[in-house]
Amino acid sequence: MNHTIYDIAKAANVSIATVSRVFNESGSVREATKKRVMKIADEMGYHPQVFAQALASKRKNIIAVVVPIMSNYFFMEILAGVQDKLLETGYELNIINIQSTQDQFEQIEHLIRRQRADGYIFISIHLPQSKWQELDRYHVPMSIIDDYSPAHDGVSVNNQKGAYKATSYLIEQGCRNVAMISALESSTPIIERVDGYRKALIDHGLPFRPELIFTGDISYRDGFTEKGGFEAMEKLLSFDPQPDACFCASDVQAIGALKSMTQRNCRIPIISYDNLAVSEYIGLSTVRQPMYEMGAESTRYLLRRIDDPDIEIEHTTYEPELIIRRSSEIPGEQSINGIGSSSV
Amino acid sequence: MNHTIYDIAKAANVSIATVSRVFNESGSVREATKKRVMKIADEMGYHPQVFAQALASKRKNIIAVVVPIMSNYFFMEILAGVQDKLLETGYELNIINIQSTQDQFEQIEHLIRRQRADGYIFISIHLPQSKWQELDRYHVPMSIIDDYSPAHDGVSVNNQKGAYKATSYLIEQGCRNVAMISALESSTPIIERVDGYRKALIDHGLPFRPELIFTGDISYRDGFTEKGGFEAMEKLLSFDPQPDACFCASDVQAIGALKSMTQRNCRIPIISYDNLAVSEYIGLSTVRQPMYEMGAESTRYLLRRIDDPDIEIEHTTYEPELIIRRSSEIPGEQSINGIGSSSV
DNA sequence: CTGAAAGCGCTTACAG
DNA sequence: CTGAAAGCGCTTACAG
Repeated sequence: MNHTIYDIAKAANVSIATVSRVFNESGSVREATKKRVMKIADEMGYHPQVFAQALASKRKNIIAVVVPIMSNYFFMEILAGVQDKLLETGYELNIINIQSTQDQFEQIEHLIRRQRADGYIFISIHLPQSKWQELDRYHVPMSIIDDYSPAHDGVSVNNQKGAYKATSYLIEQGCRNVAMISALESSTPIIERVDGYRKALIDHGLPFRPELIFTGDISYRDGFTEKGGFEAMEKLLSFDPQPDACFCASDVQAIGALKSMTQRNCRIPIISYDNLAVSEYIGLSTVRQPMYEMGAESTRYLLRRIDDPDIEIEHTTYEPELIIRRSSEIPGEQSINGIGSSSV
Repeated sequence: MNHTIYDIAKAANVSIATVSRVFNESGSVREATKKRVMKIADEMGYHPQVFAQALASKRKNIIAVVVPIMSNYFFMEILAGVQDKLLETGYELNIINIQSTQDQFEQIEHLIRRQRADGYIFISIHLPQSKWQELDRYHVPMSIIDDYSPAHDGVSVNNQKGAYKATSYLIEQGCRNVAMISALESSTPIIERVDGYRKALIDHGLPFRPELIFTGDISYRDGFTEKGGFEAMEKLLSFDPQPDACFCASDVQAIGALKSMTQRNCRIPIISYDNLAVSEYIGLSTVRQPMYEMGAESTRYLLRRIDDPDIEIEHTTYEPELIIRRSSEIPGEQSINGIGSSSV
């Protein structure tokens, strides 16, 4: 049904070695022979099978990007950076999704053992350093985005600092009772952002009060959802005394939080995290991470390591950037347009 | 460096056939032998290589989902449906991204020839029927989402109808001068949605006026962006006489459009398309497509076809659903909260 | 420039 | 229950 290299060889009256050579542009093949082989291959709809090629040549020409969940802007932006970088090379991109519910380490180990790719980029996979270390025994090129392992190339953003900047901005505007909207406590970004939030309070001589950290439903996507933010803001606004500002762990959550405020027809300054495309359009103050660059840079690291496994390890830590828009203004001086309240 | 089946066989004092059997749970192996092999394999960090397995067994255990671009909610939701369905099976999911700038047919053909997967799901790849037909010569199981080929299984939504419903709703509210915000004219969803828009006008005895179709920048993602919608709405609002309602080709565009209205402090009813998660929170009236179900159903079709290549072809066309929220209200009776205007 | 042959790491009838 | 051996479709020294 499907033709193999033998069929082409026979039809072109050459050996399979020659057919292989014309497809790999390796070794020299007489121009006439090359043309004949190509013509026949084309007619027969032939192309070498990846699997056979990979087995024989020990090269797969595949880079795998491993992500915990999809449907997240953060990954999408990073992926764009990875893709563009890979376009310059002969590598194909494979996106592999691992379940966040099961043991992630085991899933990764399994992946690597099956040897599906020449190199791996891990996005937002949070493993203890000892576990990353353990993967080293497979001697496979890898690059880590948004987590840290001293033994591997990687890029990340200083989460603590982003939270610190946002919280400080609110305090310096005069707010004295700054709350936080959080998500799953044990998730790495939350740990670091809570840390930055706390540090900002303390550095400004304000008390850190854990009861001012609010959370909504965290069963879905660790709480990084509109619903999670909505519910958290509901609690926050009912708290007595009512907080006078809010640092929110993500833009999606902030969208939910804004709805809660609009419904209650009240308004406190809020700054969130991520700078989604939509945030600019709804006037959300936020912390930006250079996602595209992170994708591109980590890919550069990976390609370099595939070329030379012994090159020195590199890390980049990017600076988060505070982007101030409408949502962080102190209400009062002018009419504030809430985010459109829904009739739902 | 990496162990093979031979290493395990030797260490366990069995033949490679036996090792293969314990990993495939095929054939019967004495419990004691099985345990011994597993223990050794585990110690040596061994797992069969996919490529070698695929070559020898002719099965890859991989389903490939082919998408034109990432970073799009539509794909993400569909993917969730595909994933959940695949979880019940032994298949792994591979996401393959093809460039929308180059010839998509060629890229797909190349993919299939390389035989990377047991089956393919194509999302929003718009090819003429003759081209889909042509792919048939490879006899590879495939399922098409959001496009139609009589020769293949697939699911899609009636785009024309969605646009028709939205436009009709606006007209029936009393609007007489309904404009449309569009994107790349030649893209399939736009063609169909413009069609539904036109049909609704005509069925209600209103003239179809092409000059009332507005477009912003279409260089990026065919214009399905906040920026595209913003620019289109700017033009729309400057048009004389000003349209009194708007059907918008997508939610992302509507977000940009809302910003334009807020900035100009004016308001016309608007209904868009997609029902993004964010839309509920900003009160956007929209047309919903059952994306998750589409992913799940098309996967079911594909798995069925892999099992039995000769089973009869199936298609499902889903009904779009109109979801009415705040944005489609006729302004006037009550204070309308605009979408938060940005200070940017 | 081209071919014969070994080998990549598995699976799978076929025997026993 | 287990092994010897052929074969999957390629690549790649090695010769010529």
